[in-house]
Amino acid sequence: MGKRGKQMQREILTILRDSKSPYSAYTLLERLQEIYPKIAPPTVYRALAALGERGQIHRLESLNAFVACQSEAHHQTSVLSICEDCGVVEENFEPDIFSRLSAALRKSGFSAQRHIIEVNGICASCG
Amino acid sequence: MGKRGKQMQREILTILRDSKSPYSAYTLLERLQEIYPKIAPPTVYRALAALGERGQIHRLESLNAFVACQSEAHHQTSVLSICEDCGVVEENFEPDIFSRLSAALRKSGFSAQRHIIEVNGICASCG
DNA sequence: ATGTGCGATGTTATAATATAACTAATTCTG
DNA sequence: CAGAATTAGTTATATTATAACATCGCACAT
Repeated sequence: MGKRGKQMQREILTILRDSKSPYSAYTLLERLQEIYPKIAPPTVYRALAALGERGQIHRLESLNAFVACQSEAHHQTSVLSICEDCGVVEENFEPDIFSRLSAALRKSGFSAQRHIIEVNGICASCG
Repeated sequence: MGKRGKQMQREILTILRDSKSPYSAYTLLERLQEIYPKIAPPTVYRALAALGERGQIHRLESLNAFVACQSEAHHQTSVLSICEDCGVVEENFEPDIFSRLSAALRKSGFSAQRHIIEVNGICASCG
């Protein structure tokens, strides 16, 4: 990873951390273009891929969007709750659920590698 | 819903039921165009939306693709396991997991409405 | 039976998301 | 420094999804 790539990743992480709501890749692109007017989609997607591999961001599969990982410490898989009203995404650590899920699937011979858990609903402030 | 819409939905269900692996909307479109050469994306997306509302198909958010619901009693949310090797998707009924998940989130004041659980891994036959 | 109103379908165009393929720059190593 | 290897830039295009409007067809009141 070169200088430029790391810089992009830092910028993206800063943008995402300043927001509790997810950003799409193209909205990030627009934000980044305020500073680096000429960057193109692959730049953003490469940075997002690198951040994702290191667990510093989470991709919301149901929204095609990204949030910063809220747990500086763990970078572990988490349950993402999405408020349908205000759009806020929270990270919930429920290791018990993941292990139960793996165990349940193992009974049918399935070996779990990556868990995606996203829950839509209404958050505490909106409810 | 008119005749044509129902017909499309039946065709799509037939295609999906004949396959254990997911189909993208555009792959379905190609298949349908073998019979109805002129149909356009909105036709497919409308049929998929109707089938989804009735719980007859599931959308795999992490793949942007669709599978037929495998259970007779529709509208049960399920855990979808996705084999990364052969692509087979299985539906697993784990009501306990969903209720635990809702309960866990309720503790932080979040009221769960829709659960998305997709698990990538290796299936029994491939493992 | 006829017009008319409304929901379903058809059609065109385009938006939004993502990646392939290639070129240029950089940096690593001997 | 030369050459190899990795990273970043660029262009183009693939893939997924929906907006917007036209048209059809049927239920229903007249």
